Amino acid sequence: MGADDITIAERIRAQLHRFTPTERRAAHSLLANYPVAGLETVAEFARRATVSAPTILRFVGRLGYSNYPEFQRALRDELDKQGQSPLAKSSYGGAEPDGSGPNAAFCGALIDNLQTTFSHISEPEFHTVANLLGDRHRRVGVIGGRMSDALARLFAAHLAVVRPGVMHLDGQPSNWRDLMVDYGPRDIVVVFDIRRYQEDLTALAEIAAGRGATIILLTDQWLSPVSRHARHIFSARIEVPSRWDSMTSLLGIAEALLAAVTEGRWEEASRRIAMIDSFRRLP
Amino acid sequence: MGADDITIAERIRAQLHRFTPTERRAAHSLLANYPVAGLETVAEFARRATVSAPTILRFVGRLGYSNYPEFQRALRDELDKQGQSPLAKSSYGGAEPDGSGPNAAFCGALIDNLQTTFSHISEPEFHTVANLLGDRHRRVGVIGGRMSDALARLFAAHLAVVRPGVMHLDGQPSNWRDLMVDYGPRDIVVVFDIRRYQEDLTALAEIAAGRGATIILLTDQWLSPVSRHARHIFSARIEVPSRWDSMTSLLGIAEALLAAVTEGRWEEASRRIAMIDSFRRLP
DNA sequence: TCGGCTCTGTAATTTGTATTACAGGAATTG
DNA sequence: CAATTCCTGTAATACAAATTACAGAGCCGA
Repeated sequence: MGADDITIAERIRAQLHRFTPTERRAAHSLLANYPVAGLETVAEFARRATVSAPTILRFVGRLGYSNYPEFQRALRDELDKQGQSPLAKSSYGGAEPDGSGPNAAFCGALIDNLQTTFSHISEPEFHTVANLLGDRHRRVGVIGGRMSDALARLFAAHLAVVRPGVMHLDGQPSNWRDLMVDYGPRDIVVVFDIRRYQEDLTALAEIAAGRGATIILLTDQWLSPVSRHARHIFSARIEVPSRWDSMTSLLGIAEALLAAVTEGRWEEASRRIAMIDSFRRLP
Repeated sequence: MGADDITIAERIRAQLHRFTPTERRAAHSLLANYPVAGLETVAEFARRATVSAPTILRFVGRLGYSNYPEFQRALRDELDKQGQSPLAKSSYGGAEPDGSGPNAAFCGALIDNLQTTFSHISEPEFHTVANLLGDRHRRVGVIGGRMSDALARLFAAHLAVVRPGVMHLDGQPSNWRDLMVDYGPRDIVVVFDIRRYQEDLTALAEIAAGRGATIILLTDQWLSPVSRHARHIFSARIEVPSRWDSMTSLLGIAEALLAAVTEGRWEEASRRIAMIDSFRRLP
């Protein structure tokens, strides 16, 4: 909750010269074993620094905290914000979390997938797509396959909060096709399609592309046949030690896109969100 | 590293099944915000886990500590031993993919989340849940919140392929409640609920729990209020550099569960899949 | 060298915390 | 279905911690 992003340690280091000699001992002791010393009791902290308890209190007072618990709370907040759970996160070089159960392998695969997936993203294309999706004058239709349609729903639900004109295409395939009447050169169709590709979707994409709509495809590394008609393609790694394919990296891309779009038009988005919130309070 | 290489977190995870229900809530709360929760006062810890102070004390007692300060000291010792000053490290603890664009940061956050999330999973509990979900005699209802419902759908869709009796609860809240008539002690309700928790879901969980159903909750690190009624809880890290929360790690858990369930009953599952495939060819 | 000032620790006080006893209630077992 | 056991929270208690008042020690300038 710090107003500034500067850590307590850095603040101490910066003001070190303004402390009295014993207070400086306290400061050094704290910096030497950083968060821990400050999380002990005053007495223990004092003993560790070989100063008296009141000196510790004067030290934290000078740092701007009105009492010791407040200081400790600040330290804990920082510890919490910080990359989280330093205990859980071991060295981690490539992609193996600690432990070695079956879940560790699964997690490692997910991480590898994410890393590979993101490293293949073209930044310029990414931003082009983010801008397209942020353009409120373009209608956006979102659709997915049998399993990936859940991601399509999620994507559409978020995007619809940020901007108008977003629609998740569901129901019967004949239904989608009918909706394509409304789509033209200014409009966008986002398609999620991974392995065990569906002919439905390819057919839809063909129709939409024929009408001049821009198709954005999120697929796996082998590329759905929809790619034939897509203007922009994002491919994700989906292989994990499972009978099923993983959609986490695909979701990762979707979330990254949503983050970029939302950030890009936050002015308006925040107003929309506030309004939606106000609706909630009505019932 | 340390004298004993086993961390407190691991010990908790290993013994999770030996705790009473409320103690387990305390354990989950601690694991979800690992060292920090335990460094707060008993009262704060209790409030965070929504249990009473004595429950916290009984929890640490069962872990083998004779009093709370001793437990805290152990946590601090661990924190101290652990590669020193996690706060001093750059803001990125471990996992930066190459490159340094905004997407690299996003990807790094996703990876951190996944890693932390998986490291908090209790293997025994994981397998208990996998077995529960694999039991074809238990009905399974799956539901999610406004945004997380997409994951619920995805989960239900996969699970329904592997075994019978799976249902995604959608439509009006009144609709779900009506369905609860059919649920009893042998049945399971899987709830996805992350920040901006919905009262609907808590109400549903209460009803289901009242009827004796086993509730499995997939939530974020702050634990949805549904946790009050849940028998099994999985908490995921969801913070990313975005206006939205990330659901990738939650999806990761869901996929891991699906992998385990499917593997556990592959004999039958494969037959079902083959049959479903044969249906497709009919048109 | 002396007086004033700041710094520092000791000891008393106060505050807040952990702890424990107990009773109601849920779940379980025969 | 009843009796018992095990949980769980409330409230009172005991304890330990933070805080404050005060006095001596060291330091600087005069």
